[in-house]
Amino acid sequence: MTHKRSRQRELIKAFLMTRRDHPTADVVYSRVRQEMPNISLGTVYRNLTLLSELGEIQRLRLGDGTDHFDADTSPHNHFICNHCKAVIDLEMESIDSIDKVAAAGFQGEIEGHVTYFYGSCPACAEHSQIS
Amino acid sequence: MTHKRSRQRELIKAFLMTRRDHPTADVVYSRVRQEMPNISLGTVYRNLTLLSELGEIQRLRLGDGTDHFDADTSPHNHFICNHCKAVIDLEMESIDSIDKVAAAGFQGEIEGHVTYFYGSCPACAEHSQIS
DNA sequence: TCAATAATAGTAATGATTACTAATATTGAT
DNA sequence: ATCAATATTAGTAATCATTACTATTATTGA
Repeated sequence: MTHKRSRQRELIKAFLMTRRDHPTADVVYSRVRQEMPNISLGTVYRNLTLLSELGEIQRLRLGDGTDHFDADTSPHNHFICNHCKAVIDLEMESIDSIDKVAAAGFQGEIEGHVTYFYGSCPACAEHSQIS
Repeated sequence: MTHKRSRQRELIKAFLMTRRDHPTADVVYSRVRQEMPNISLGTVYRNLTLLSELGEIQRLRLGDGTDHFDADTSPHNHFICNHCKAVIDLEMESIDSIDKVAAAGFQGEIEGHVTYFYGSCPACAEHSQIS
């Protein structure tokens, strides 16, 4: 099942690469529609799924009911602001060693983990401060 | 907004306390219905939400599209089998120190994290083995 | 026993996502 | 360039988990 190119898929990928804020499918749709007014929402979903299966983008299941997408496929961790719900990349040293901690005493096999950090983002932390 | 008792809520809580497998709302519903045949699905959802807000149970958002529930509110980590999708409690030493790793160099405030481990559960790892 | 009101059953509505289908676009070969 | 094969699309309908709505019922403290 080889795949053909499509203007739609390339536009979606290109748009996602300009963003650092991990948009949802709906945000991708409304923004990409400015360039291609009758692209359909189904096309956006299908291509986001395909691109993430191909490993060209990353799907983030934050547990907030809507998936987010990230064109940065390099391994990195994410932070979600409890207040404004912003999703932010974290630059931090690897915590992959927690897999070994989990594996100790576990009969099955640990193959990986998903971690999200929560708290107040820089902007929200600033605003809540007594200055 | 004080709350009154209800047979339904107590039944839901009691059922959940007998389980170690982190059932979904639907599973709770179908099982609890054996004891109380005309309980409604909405009642199950409402009470699972209320109980987790009260801190009596824990809601697990595994990112698989359906929330799971756990009557064990003590801090512990979870493992999801990539094959059979079973959700299993992990007995492991604390990894809460990863919050400090994330906080280093981050301008906002890290208040906590959510982590899920993935891989092959004991049963599935066994079956896939060349014996 | 009673009045106040929280909780329920049953059903409708919502929101994210997927499935379906006839029409269109892309591709490699003629 | 043309063509046939087929992947992809637009548009819409369907699905699935969850929440909202409302008239009725259950719980509670007086």
